[in-house]
Amino acid sequence: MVKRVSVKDIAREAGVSIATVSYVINKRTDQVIAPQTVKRVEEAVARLGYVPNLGARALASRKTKLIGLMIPQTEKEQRLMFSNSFYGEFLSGLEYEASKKDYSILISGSRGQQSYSKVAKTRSLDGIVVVGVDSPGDVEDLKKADIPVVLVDYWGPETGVNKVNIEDKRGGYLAARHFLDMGHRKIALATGYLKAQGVNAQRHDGYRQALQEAGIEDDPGMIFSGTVSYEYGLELGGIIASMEDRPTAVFCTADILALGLIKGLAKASLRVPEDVSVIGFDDGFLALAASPELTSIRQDVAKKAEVSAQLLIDALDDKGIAQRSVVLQVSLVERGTVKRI
Amino acid sequence: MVKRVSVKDIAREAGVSIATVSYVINKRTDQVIAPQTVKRVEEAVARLGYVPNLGARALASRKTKLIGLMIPQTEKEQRLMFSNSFYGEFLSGLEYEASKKDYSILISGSRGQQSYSKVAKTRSLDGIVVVGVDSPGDVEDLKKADIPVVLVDYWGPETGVNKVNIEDKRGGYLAARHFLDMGHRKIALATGYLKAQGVNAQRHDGYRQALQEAGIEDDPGMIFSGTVSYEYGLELGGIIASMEDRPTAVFCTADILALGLIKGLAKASLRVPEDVSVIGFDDGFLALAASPELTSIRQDVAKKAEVSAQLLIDALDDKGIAQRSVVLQVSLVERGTVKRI
DNA sequence: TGATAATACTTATACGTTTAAGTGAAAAGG
DNA sequence: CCTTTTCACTTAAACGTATAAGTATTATCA
Repeated sequence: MVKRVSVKDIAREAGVSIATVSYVINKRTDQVIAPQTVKRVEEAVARLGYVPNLGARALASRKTKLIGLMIPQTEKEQRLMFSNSFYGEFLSGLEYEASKKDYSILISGSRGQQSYSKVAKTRSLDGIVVVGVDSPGDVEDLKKADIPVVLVDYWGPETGVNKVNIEDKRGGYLAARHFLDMGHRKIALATGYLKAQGVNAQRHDGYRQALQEAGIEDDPGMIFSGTVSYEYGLELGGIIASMEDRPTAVFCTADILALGLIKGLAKASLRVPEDVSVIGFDDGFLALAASPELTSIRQDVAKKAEVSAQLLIDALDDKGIAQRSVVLQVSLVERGTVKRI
Repeated sequence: MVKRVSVKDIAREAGVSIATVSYVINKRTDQVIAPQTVKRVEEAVARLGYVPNLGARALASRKTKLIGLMIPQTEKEQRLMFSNSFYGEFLSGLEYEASKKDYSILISGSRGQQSYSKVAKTRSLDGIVVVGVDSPGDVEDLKKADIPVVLVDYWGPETGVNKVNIEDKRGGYLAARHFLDMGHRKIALATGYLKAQGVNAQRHDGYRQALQEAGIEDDPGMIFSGTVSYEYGLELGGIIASMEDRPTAVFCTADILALGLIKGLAKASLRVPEDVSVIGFDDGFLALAASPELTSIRQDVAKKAEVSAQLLIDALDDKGIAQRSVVLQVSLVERGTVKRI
């Protein structure tokens, strides 16, 4: 291991004290340092190739410039988490925005017992963003530990916490409404698990509201809930194809589900949109990759990530800031998977 | 901010010195501590809710239990990096494997001037994995800085560095060979940029070798090189469709390129595989999502990530270990996008 | 029984940084 | 000319942990 060069070395090289070095490095405006001293220090830094040790800085200043990204998943889903391109896109946007302000992202799969607040403490994270909170208890835990946090895709009632959401309910409403406008009456819902405070429950609510407004009664036989995966969509395609009283339209709460569904239907010789109409959710590149191209509810994942980073960093910079809640818009993008009947 | 509880607090609570606390917490077998003392300390830890501060531990022990994942991208591609599900899957696998040994993953987009070794030093990373090295200079930089590293998807000649690759060349060979076996003679290549030490150059080599063995001479007009993206594939579809002497088969060095290509061809009313045969690379879920399902060269991304983590962690645990180079197998998975002619 | 070894700790220093408080010299003010 | 400011630093403590070296007590052995 090559010897690290520290402030001490710079101090010796420049002939000043380590405090002066620290002041120069941090460009502290409240300290006055002679220009030639600044120059001497800067030259020493360049000559020795000094880079500050953020770990040590964190110890002294209690700021690590580290943001944790927590994505609660079951052990089984764990390995797949970032395969879902939504998470990848979110992470990418988060890293991009955070790095502008010199923050780095630490990934944590929240394995087993590791509570968010525990990870945050051990790693001395400045703040964390949690996408898709598991249980409200976790939120309490976080608030109690007094860790700056932004909750993404969580619809719990808690106040005093930053939240970033999209109009999930409206998305569900728009999808169902579109089907209705196109003459459909038997409209199924394919979704991930309907956790009480989760996005799927909201989308489900919107869907149901539209149906109710159209005088259609609830039909539990039209609700299919499982994992948000291509495989589950595929499975559902088979199931729906073999129903005696088959829906003419299916609203999928994720594009990836829709892709699987379309494939599953195709395997059972049902064509989209001729036999079954489909609407997805997310409108990522998957929607374009599908054939025919997928009609979908668009959300701006990059924006979601950007806003999440900003809310968190604002909270870190200025501790007194009010906790905010941002809800981003969604819209229906019409493509080729819905047929008028 | 709630006051942190430190070893000092535990020491006071348990009535021992901080050294003893440290020994108990780290379960050091070379130190002998009375069972009842261990118990007292452990109870104090539980009572006060102590969690170790890894940052401070890092300062003292010079081990952060942090692994950096660096993915060199241009500024423009930056925001998209994890949208490519390959990276997401890799990250996911890496985190999964690393977390088993209590390592966390820090994401770094390697923005601009930040050299790998600089990031590694500032964040005191124990080691880093770089996927798709930019320039050989970076490798030198890393070796000079003496930072444990594993290079993924890099075919440079350097020794003394851990490397993880797949049989890229063989993949290219298999694809072209399959086309040839199916009677094709005009076989195009759609690929990312052909960086000298990159995977695409290897795949290109394999492709060329197969053609040469079949007595087909090099035709630069059959090589299309751009970004690895759906959009570029789409664009290529249009270009290829309008060629006067159109290829009957296209080998795409990524599934996502193939999806775009298929869509682009479809827009020009060319069908796959009737008019043009296509083979992809990766064989992720995209290959299944395509219709018809994509014939593709399969690589095991999760395995790649797992092996990368293991090589790195082995190197960290046991500094004397020889640097290894692992090459994982690929195989051709036949589906529906290649037609015999 | 005295020397040696094993046990069960504690003391003290180090890791690399930040920062409040202190210091001496020069400049400004009366 | 003496006092007060301002300037340009330096000293020293602190952050939370690990660990080499030291110390007292008890057990072992010849």
